[in-house]
Amino acid sequence: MSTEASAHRIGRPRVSPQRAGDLAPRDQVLDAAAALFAEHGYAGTSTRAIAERVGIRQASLYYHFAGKDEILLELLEISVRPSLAFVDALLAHDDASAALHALVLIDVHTLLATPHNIGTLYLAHEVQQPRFDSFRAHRAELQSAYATLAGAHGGDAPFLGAACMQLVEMVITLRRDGEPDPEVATSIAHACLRLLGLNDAERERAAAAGELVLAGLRD
Amino acid sequence: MSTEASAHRIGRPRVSPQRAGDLAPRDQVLDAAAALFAEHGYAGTSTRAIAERVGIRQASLYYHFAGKDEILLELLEISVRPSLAFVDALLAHDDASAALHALVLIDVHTLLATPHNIGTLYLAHEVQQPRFDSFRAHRAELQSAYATLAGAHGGDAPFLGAACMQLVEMVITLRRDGEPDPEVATSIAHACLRLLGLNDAERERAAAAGELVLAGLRD
DNA sequence: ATTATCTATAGATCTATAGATAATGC
DNA sequence: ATTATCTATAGATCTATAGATAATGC
Repeated sequence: MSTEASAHRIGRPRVSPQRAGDLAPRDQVLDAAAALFAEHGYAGTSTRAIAERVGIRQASLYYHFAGKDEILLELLEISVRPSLAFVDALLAHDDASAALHALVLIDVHTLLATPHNIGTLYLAHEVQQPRFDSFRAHRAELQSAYATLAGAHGGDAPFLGAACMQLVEMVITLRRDGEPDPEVATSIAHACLRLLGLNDAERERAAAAGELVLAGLRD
Repeated sequence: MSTEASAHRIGRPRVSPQRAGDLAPRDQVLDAAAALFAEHGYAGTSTRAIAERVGIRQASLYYHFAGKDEILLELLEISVRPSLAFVDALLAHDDASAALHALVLIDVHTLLATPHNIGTLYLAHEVQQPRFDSFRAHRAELQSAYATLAGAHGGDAPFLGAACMQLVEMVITLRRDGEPDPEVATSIAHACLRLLGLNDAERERAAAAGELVLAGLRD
């Protein structure tokens, strides 16, 4: 989603000319769609509205995507990919609460970094359709990682995992309603550890260890 | 939403005849809309689909509601009303953690009791429109009650309140994905108290007191 | 007369396809 | 020749209104 278009463009020029330094056309579509989907929802956004925001004609979208649903699917995949990339390494880690702390930080940062708060789309009803099975499978993987890490010290693992994930997704709402405090990631991570029953000292230790895990993964 | 229609009906008969003992026509519309909105979202549900489910013609909806948005608005109001009815009494209570426990139980039960999991609509993008200001104002009232009760023992009240509310709304997802365990309400309430930093003994006490508060309010 | 439906339809969408066209690349 | 756009449009919606009609109530 960050490829730049080359300065000299081939193909018929647009009605409203592109500026230099813009994203590649396909990424312009994704970006426009993300903004509109996040604001009005999937069903509430027309292909015409997306095209207008990009500065092309409605029909031109279909050169880049087979249909409106392809656009949503790609946006959804983009938004889980970063967290999933770290999951296997975190599950292999032997300090579960540190790993959970790290996962929460990664996930919150991903959701905060996502263009136009794409995370809101997780909640879209359309995502329940079989069309988006692959995305839901990825989310289920993430959810299962949360459950494994959250349940490592006892307790109802699925419940605790779901609760942590739910707390992480609080940033979606926070971001929708305003600019979230930058330290919200650590607040949420601490809240999760508290939920698992860790006391002050244990939380401090897990948080410090989690930061280290994170630093180690970022090589 | 529970008024029954009288056995002898006036007005032109429907194409597909009503059965006796059905809800009043207006409530049939609300029920059908709730089911469809919850499954396909607001924008993803046509007035025709609602009418079909009720067993009337599309145009006949407009005898009962001025427009599609009126239907959503009414459903949203129905879904917050029960919790709000208790808020003032709970805020007046002097034991904040007991009151929070009670509020969580009420709220979870309301969300579980709601027909067709209307709670999913809170997340609909359309709700952000000014058209639904009154509903959002009611939600904000609830949110502020959570913040007051959650912050009573110190800590970042708005954050803790939002976190508790977020945990409560976990039941919306749980209910969408399956039949939630009936004891999920107490699990969530305990999770909230844990989040506030209460230890095992304090939580037990608050939970017991919360149940009493609840019983007192149900007169 | 009142009520709750019906039929019919206007007018505004909306998605996707077909085929033309204006650039660059070779 | 290839690429990325364009114009034009088919066909399927969708919401809401106008006005007719078939019941009951008085």
